This record gives sequence, C-alpha cells and structure tokens, in this order.
Amino acid sequence: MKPQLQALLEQSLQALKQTGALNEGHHVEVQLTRTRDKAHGDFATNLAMQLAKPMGSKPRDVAQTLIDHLPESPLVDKVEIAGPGFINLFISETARLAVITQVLDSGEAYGRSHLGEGKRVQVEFVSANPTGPLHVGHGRGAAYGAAVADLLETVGFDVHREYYVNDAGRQMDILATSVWLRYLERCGVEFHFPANGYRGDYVRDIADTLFQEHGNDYAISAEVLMNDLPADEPDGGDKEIFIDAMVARAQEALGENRYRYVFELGLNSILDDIREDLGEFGVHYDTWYSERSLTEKGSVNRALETLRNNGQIYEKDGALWFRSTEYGDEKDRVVQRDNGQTTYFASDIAYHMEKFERGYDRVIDVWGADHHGYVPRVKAALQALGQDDARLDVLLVQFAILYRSGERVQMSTRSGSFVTLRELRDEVGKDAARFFYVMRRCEQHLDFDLDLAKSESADNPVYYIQYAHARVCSVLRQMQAKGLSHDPANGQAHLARLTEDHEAALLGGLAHYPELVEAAALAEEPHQVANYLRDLANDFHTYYNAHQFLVDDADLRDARLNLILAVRQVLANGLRLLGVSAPEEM
RNA sequence: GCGCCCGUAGCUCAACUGGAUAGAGCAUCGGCCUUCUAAGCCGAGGGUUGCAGGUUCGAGUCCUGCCGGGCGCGCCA
Repeated sequence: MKPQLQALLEQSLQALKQTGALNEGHHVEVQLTRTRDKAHGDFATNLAMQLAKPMGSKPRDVAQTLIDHLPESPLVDKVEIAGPGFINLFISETARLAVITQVLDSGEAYGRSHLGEGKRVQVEFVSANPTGPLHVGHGRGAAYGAAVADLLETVGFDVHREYYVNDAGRQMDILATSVWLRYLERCGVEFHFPANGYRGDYVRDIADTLFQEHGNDYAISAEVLMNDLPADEPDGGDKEIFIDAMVARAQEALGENRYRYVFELGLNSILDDIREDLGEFGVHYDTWYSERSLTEKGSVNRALETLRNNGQIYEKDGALWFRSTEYGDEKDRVVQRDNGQTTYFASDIAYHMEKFERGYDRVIDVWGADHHGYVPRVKAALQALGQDDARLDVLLVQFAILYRSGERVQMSTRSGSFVTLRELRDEVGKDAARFFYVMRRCEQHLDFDLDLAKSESADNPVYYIQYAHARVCSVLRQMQAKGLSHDPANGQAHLARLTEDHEAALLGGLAHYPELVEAAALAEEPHQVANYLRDLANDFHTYYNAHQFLVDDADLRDARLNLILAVRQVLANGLRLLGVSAPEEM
C-alpha cells in the first residue's frame, strides 16, 4: 500500500518539476507516514512543508499544487490539506479490504520484501568464550542477534550468521588446566584448587570424562604438581601469576600431545554444550569461526604485516603497537606482547580483515555493551587496512537484570553463582525468554521479570499474543463443532460487510505489517515487532469480545473468518521472526 | 578525570528516526460473566519528556552546557 502511494506522490512531484514550479535538480525524499489520528486520514506526508522553502511559497499553497498534480487512483478516496501543510490521504474501502486477500494469498511470505536487494550481510553474535556454559547475559545477545538476522533476511538481505569461537589464548589454557586439576582430584591427588581456575561443576564433568577414558594415565603426584610453584592468592601470592605457572606445569607434565588432548576435550565439550543450548533456543549459525584457525592459516601475521607495511606498527618496551590514535582511538594498542604472543586484539583485526575480504556488503557485530570501548580500535584497524569501516556496524546490547519476586537476582561470574541460559529456558520456557529479551531497545537496560515471564495471564505479553493466535484456531474448532464450514471465496466476495470499527483497526494493523518489518529491519530493532504484535493481539481480543464471528449470516461469517485468519497469519509470521512459537491451543 | 550509553505517567517501556493533541502495559479507581476460552473486556484519573539555553514552519527526537544513573578506560579475553 505505502509504496504505491509513495509512487503517486513521486509522480506529482515530477509533474511539478516539468511545469517548472520546482527546480529540476532539486531532490527531496517523499516521507509518508501512517497517521496517529484517524481524523488525519490513513497516511500523511510533509512533502509540501519540505518544498515550501525551495519553491518560495507557502506550505499550504504547495500542498494544493501537489494535490492538483496527483494522478487519479482507485487507492485514494480523498485528499486533504491540514495543519501547517500536511497532505492527508484517505484510503478507499477496496484498497483497505484488499489486504486480507494479500495476507491469505501470501501466507508465510506476507511481510517479506526485496528491500535488501540480495546484499550480503554477516551477523556475528554471542561469540562467548567457550570456557563455560552460556549465562543469561549471553541470552540477550543470542535472542537479539537472531532476531536482527531474521529481520534482515525477511526484507531481502542474504544473511550469514556466525559465531566467533575464542578457542585460543590464555583463558582456554586456564580452562584446560582446570579440567586437568579436577581430574587429578578425581585420581585422589590432594592440593588446593587455584583461586583463578574455573570452578563450575561442568569442569568436573569434563574431568570425569577424561578419567573414564584414561584412568590414572594423566595423573602426577601432588609433590610434582606443586614443586617450585609460586604462592596462590590465599597464601599471600598473586592468583594471576600462580595460574600461569600452573598452566605451564600442566603443559610440561602432560607433554604436547596429551595437553592438547585435554585442551580439545574441554573446548569441544563446552562448545557442544553451547551449540545444543543455542539450538534449543532456536538460534542457529551458518559458521562457527575458529580464532585459532586465523593464526594457523597466517591471517594474524598477514594483518599485522599489512599494518606494518602501511607504517602503522611500531615497537616500544619490547612490544608491537598499532597506531590506532591516528584513526581516532584514545591510545595506541598493543598487538604483540613482549613475550612474543599476539594479543586478542590482533586476532580481532585479522578476523575483521577476513570478514571484509569475504566480500560482505555489510558486517554486523553484536557485542555486550561492556565492550563498547573496543569499537574505536576495531574501526581504526579497518581503516588502517584500507577498508571502509562504515560497512561495519557494532550493535551494543545492554545487560539484562533478572527479577524474581520483585528482588534483583544477584549474579557473579567468578564465584560461579550466575544463572545459565539453560536454567532460564527451563524456568520460563523458550518462547517467553526469546520474547522478553527483545522487548526493549538493545541499548536499553532490560529488566527481566521472571515471574511475569512464567505467568499464564494476559499481563504476560507472550501469552497474550500467543493466545490471540490460539483463539483464532479455537474459533475454527468451534465452527466445526457447530457443524459450520468456511467458504473463503464467499468471504472474499463479501469483505465489504466488514464495517465495524474493530474491523477497520485490524485491517489497518494488517496493512501496516510489511512497513513495520522493513522499519524494524533497517533500524535493527526487533522490539518494534514485539510491540506491534502486542497491539495487533490487543485489537484482535477487543474485536473478539465485541463481536460474534460465527454468526448465522453466512456472508458476514465467511468475511469475518477471512479477516481473523489473516490476523492469525500475521501473528504467526511476526512471532516466527522473534523465534516464538504460535500454538494452536493453550 | 576522560569516553560511550541512558534519563519520558507511581513502575516497566513506546513514540514510524524532525511532524499534528507524547502513547501502551502494569499499578490505582469505576463498571462488565446464561455468550466462539473472564487466561478476557469497557471506561477514568495520571506528564514542565532530568534542568537551562540554542537550531526552524515544527524538538521527547538535532547542537551546547549542567545534574543524575550505568558501562568502559590492561602487554586480560
């Protein structure tokens, strides 16, 4: 609907240019919006106000000229000038009713478009370190990233979903060492577990697997284990120094192959868990991209080499630094430590270089908001590599704060007292979790009310929306129980019987859906879909309560059934976008 | 201290990215069950959009300065 109307206004604009009233070269975007107030018609444009200055006349006069040149169209009933110079368009009844047929004919495809022109977009999200299970913080990134990816796909982008696996680096060594130490405990070796080791139960589970596979083969005595190690934190030492020494001890005691085996066991166990967790959350990826592979195929060195050749690398205090300040960063950043190891940032440079080399038109990173300080340096690196950093969009997701019985649920990652995504799913279910996570704008802190998410009441927006869908199904069941049937063709022939205000509201809502999906996709704001669905569900419930659908008059009945089937379809399409199921009964 | 994000109804949030009289849901108050699901509906009250300037036909939205909250500021990942 909206594109056709926009085209009409474009034609009027062209006519103005031909008459010379408007300069031929003057470019103006036709902004057409749905009105809030029905007295202002269905759509309004501010075109006349935009043109008043360049045309040197009053907005309302410009509006009249535009209307004079507006082509006749069966879509439009009436055009009015209002307020300071708005042009209000009133849609014809036929055009208004046509949406039902469009929805029913298009089915699942209603709301899809070719706006993206098949442009390739990569969306990288979650990318949590595989050092433990996902927690509720990751859940928001997962739900949000998945919804953004689905939205972009729906409007015609070629979307590639990717998870960046941090399978290299110190944290992974600490994990492998933690697994091995738990394994030693299992073998009966007695010692104090490092203050900075990973303490979660899942580490013990992996250690048990190691024990089942290899018995005592990987064990050493406590004396050998602790020989010459520095003091750990509880003994007045430094926990960081201690854990590094412990990692070195594990590597020397196990030797390369066996250390690698433990390392892989830990990595794969956790990665499998994350994959399963996200899969059950309805979040799927095209690629799980290994950080280690970047080093192995020489991409990290190649990226650093390129930067060096561009004169953007220098040496200081034994380390290699990237001149990110040349590109607006606050300070220069180390890419290679004095011990020869490249930093996490170096991998990130290489990773983003590869993303761009893979030829995406757009690259989207979904990060936790606590990483916002890294945006300038990554963009700086891309610029220094000669890439257009505007192609990279970093979306920052704020924290989710859980509330139970009105109390904030306290969480601490290190002590292991955090709520996992899996626990959250078990408690409130996939649908509620997916929906609640994307209810708010991503840069907004999210208060996640567990009690509300669990409640089977209309206060819970997920239930409210799902119930609207189920209710349509219920009406169809009632229809059969009453021995009635539905004739869609007859309904279509009598759509003009839909004259109630409630019906008009629903028609408007249905027609709005494709525009909403486009807006939500372009703004990367799935919460718009969530709000829309609640409104549509509300309009439906209101309608349901005000009018009987299964009336005796077959023409009216068929028409109403067509309408509510269209509503059901749009509810289902919207819910699917958010990864929420559309149940047939509740 | 510096940087980024956020301040909208009692609470949680919207506001089609600069449009017309700032809207929903909770909560509060008043009504509604012999009906396709009351797991619901109808109605009412509630606002100096943190404060002060500025930009223009027009500002919750843009710019500046304050005030308050969150996050970040490692040769960690």
